[in-house]
Amino acid sequence: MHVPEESVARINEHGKIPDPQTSHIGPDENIGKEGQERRRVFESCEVPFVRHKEEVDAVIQKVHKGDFVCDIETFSHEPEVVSSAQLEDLDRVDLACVAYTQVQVPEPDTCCDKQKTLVRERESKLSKRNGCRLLPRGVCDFFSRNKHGDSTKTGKKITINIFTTRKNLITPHTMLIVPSNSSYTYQNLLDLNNVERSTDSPLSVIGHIDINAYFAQYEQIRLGLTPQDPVVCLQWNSLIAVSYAAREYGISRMDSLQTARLKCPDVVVAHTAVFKKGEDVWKYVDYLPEPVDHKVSLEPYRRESRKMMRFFKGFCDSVEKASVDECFLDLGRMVHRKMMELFPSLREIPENPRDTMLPPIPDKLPPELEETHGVFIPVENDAVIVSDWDDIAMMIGSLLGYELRRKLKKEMGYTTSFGVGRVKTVAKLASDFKKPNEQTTVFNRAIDNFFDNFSLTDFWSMGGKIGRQILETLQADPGSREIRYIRDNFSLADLTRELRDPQLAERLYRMVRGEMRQPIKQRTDVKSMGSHKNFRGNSVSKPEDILDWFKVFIVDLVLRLQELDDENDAKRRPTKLTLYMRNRASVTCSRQCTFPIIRDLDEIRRKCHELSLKLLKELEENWDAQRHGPMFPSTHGGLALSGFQELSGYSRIDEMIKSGPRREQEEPPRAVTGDNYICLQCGRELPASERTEHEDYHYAKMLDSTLNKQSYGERLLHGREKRGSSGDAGRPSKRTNVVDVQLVDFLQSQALGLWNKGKHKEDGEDHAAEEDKSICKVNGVRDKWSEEGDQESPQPVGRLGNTHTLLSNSQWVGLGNNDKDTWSPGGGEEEDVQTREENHGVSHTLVWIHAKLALVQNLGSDGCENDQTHGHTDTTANQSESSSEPVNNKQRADRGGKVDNTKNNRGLERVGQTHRLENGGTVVEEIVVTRQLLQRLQDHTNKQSVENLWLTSEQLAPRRRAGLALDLNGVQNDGGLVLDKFGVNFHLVDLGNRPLGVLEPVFLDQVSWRLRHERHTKDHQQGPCKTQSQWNSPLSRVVVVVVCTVGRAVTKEDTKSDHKLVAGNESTSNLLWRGLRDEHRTQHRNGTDGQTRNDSADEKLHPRSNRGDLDDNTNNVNNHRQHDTDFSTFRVCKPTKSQTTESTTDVEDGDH
DNA sequence: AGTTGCCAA
DNA sequence: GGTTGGCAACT
Ligand SMILES: Nc1ccn([C@H]2C[C@H](O)[C@@H](COP(=O)(O)OP(=O)(O)OP(=O)(O)O)O2)c(=O)n1
Repeated sequence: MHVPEESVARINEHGKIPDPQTSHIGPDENIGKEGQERRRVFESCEVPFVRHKEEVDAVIQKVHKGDFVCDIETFSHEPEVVSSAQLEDLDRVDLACVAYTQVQVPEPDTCCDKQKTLVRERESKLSKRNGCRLLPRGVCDFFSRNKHGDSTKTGKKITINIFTTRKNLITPHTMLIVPSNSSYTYQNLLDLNNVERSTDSPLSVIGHIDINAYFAQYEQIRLGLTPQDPVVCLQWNSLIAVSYAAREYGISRMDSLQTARLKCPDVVVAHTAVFKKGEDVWKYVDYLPEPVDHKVSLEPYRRESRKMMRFFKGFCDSVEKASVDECFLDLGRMVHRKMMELFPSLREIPENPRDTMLPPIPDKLPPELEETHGVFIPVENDAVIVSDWDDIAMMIGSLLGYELRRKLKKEMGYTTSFGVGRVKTVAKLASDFKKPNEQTTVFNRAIDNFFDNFSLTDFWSMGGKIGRQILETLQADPGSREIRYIRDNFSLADLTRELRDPQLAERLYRMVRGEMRQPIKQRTDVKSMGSHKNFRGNSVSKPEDILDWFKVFIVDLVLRLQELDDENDAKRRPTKLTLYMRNRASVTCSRQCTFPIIRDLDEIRRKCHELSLKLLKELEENWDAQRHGPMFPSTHGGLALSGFQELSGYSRIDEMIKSGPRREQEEPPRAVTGDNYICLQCGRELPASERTEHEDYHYAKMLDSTLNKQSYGERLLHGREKRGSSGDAGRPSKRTNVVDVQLVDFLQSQALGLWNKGKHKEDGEDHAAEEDKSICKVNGVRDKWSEEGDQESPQPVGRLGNTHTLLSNSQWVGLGNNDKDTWSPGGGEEEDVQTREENHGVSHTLVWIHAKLALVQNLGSDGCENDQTHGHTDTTANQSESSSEPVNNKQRADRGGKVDNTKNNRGLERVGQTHRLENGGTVVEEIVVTRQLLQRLQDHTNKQSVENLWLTSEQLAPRRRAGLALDLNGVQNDGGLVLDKFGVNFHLVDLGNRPLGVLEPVFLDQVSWRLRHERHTKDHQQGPCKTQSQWNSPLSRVVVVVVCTVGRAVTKEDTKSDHKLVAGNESTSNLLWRGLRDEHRTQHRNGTDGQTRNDSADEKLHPRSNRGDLDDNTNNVNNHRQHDTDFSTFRVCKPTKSQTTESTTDVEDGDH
């Protein structure tokens, strides 16, 4: 590369803004050894470092013409030209935007640092005083950033920094109350309380919430890092999400990994989870996966997103999922309720509400409204004026937004941005206005003003061709407050005439006035589900090559269906499959087909397989190679499921037939003949009385087939054995008949032992007290808000009854063999079931559940090679038989693993497959036959005066993989709630068996978990534990233990009579789970010690260990379920900034 | 109903 | 850049 001496852009080794005094890069002969080395690095990283001034100018022009609204005339892009006076000017000049380039000047001694400092000062001043929209600054290897701040590759690359400031964003110090005659009627207010009409009311309040840097933040939480760690989410070689800490270094979306590392060597890089070709699970891997044999899985983010949606739905009655990290909330009802509460006089509704105007607002706002949160857009003269009820409504919306964000932060750890406005478009722009961890409220009278900060193309749906066309047609000058221009100069008729599209014209007309009212679509389930992949080079050069990818796609899709099944009572089934293909010429073709509703997911998998081949064949046959070029080599392939229909049981079968696919394609209908019914699954005709049980049989079979696959450990082990012969790598091997009794016993003993507080002296009342405080705090806030707070969001509820007794019996009974493929009423459990029936006189149905439990075991961080052992349980063996035969270390070793005793000097047996991570930790995963655990638990429960232990699968709210529903009729807590659900927690303990935290499959709060762990380690003079890797210190080895809690599901009684229990919406269920955990903690604290322990098993694993208590940990939440016990990350480098401990970040942080 | 293109995160 | 998802317009 030719390097002219002048015009050199500089980057130092750390990718930060260069120091011209010390780094100069010129032609090879001039730059010396160091320079040459630096150049080598730069070149290998594709970061250009030499630019001519002309090129810089060209860039400026492009930036100018592009998405950025820049007034480059104001000052030169030459940094040294910018004087402080000019910068001062910016304020006065009212620039819509400022762009400047961080381009090096010829003279090596030019001080761009000075300029940098000036700008930084200015920037921070502006951002403090104004609602400044800052784009990430830093070195960027592409031309420019688009409006989202993403790096956009448009041709040549250049080092460029851009920031924008926007005018009219002054946050006022005062809010003026200027009551005037109201423009709104009582009816307008009443409409707010009607979910059908609220969005059309002039008093409407819409919220939009956006998770900051979502994927990156997810990874940050998953990895136990803090918001200060520069975490990025990597997909192949490019970043798809960048945390705000990483943005500080100028890292942006679409940067390459190399660029990111240049900009910040300490960047924490988490690659997305991946499927390895041939395997049937996604996981996070500890290497950099390659596209050639991996497929990305974004399911962790979707799953978390669904969980958040449930959270939002628990908060607000009308929620629209807008994307994986965004949703709209119609706050109408909540606002209405709050208004009634704060302004009781409004409760008196006049006779004719449509014609009666509301009274003027009071002179003085109630105290609750006096404290505001975040930015309020001023109406004029930098003042926020509250003059009518719509402003009050908006203020309440803002308060609600703050409340929601605070709760979400507490429950799930996420920081968010929130926008409040009267319509969706305004709310969306508002939430994007200040980020991260901020919120913006736009009063109706401030909308016009607010829009001045945006371009037309900032509106949703206007970001593409259409937006540009409109601007062109209307001859609006981009960057010249074109929204105002359109609003002021075009009537609806004008727009209709100019745009020649009445629909578009009306949309635009309303949009620029903030009057585009759209309903909140209350759907939160997906309508389609796709699995796609781009193929590089010739990796898919003939039809056969894609077949392996089809397998991956289908596994992906079916797993996702399974997830949805687990999470929802309503089972949705796809009826359409679409195949997408793209060739070298970028021609995409698709082909779709319809298939019948199939209940069994394994059956769906087979069907998709068959159909995908059919579709491929058809696509090939119909491919017009003349027009589109050859179909192969292919550059892209994908499969998508759509046409979802609900499997909602018998009552709706007729509906299903009516609205479903064509009759001849359907599964045989489930006909009810007299007292019999015909099973849809197997076609058998059975007595109606056996229907539910029979359903469960199929349900269990389905679970078995989908859940009880090879474990991660198994795959690793098999992979090791067969290294080199990848023949059937993808197929789960037949389960081996090894029951890991020791593990089960161990888990059991832990479950029992750990509950027992008081055995452990070091952790104790202090933590418990703190825990209590935090709970109180939550309750306090909720109460402050409203009496129905409990229903609105998942919060701890009243105390539960005798749940602790569930854990106090070690006489667990093994289960018989349920893996029969034949059906008989009662199945293998006939005797048990009958016994229970006799005992309690309540009919019940057995649920067969197999589940995966993950065991994580960290065995040191000294970097020594960790040996691998492996074990798994057999789900088919007679449990009582095999459970008497512990699998010892030797046997484990004989099965292909070794036991590293040197690492076990604390007596911790190494169980399962270990897997060495870069940071020295190890991960073990085991399959445990949950059923075995559950059976014992249940058996015991039965003895504890629980009338009916069994819950039908219909009643099982199957949100979790590891779980069994318990129908605990008659067990009531103080609040009269029935407990009937069972779950599994993963408890982390150190080698001394002291509790470190809880990893529960669902509802885990990583933040509090981490904090607690920090506290723990601090107690032990280890200093704060900030990152996952620190879990791996020899002093805080971690074991996952299983304990049991009981939660809520709808019982038969609930469904029949109007039970006290609120019928199972998600939030309630969530809430009860929380409550239950609290209960455990309480009972635990009270020193319950009725447990019998399996001491021998315990001793094997933890000789001399202290039994810790879980006191500290029971309120923790974590939801990353599937393979999340694999904490591995592609960690490029430890963050050096991470000395700071995580502060208890609150949403307040960004508000001032 | 199937297919494509656009828009978005 | 890649991997998703919704939807409207067209066939
Ligand atoms: N082209 C894109 C844009 C986004 N995303 C994913 C990654 C993001 O984390 C998530 C949310 O997108 P946002 O546009 O909301 O961006 P972020 O959440 O990353 O950042 P911000 O804080 O600006 O919202 O969607 C993606 O995969 N590809």
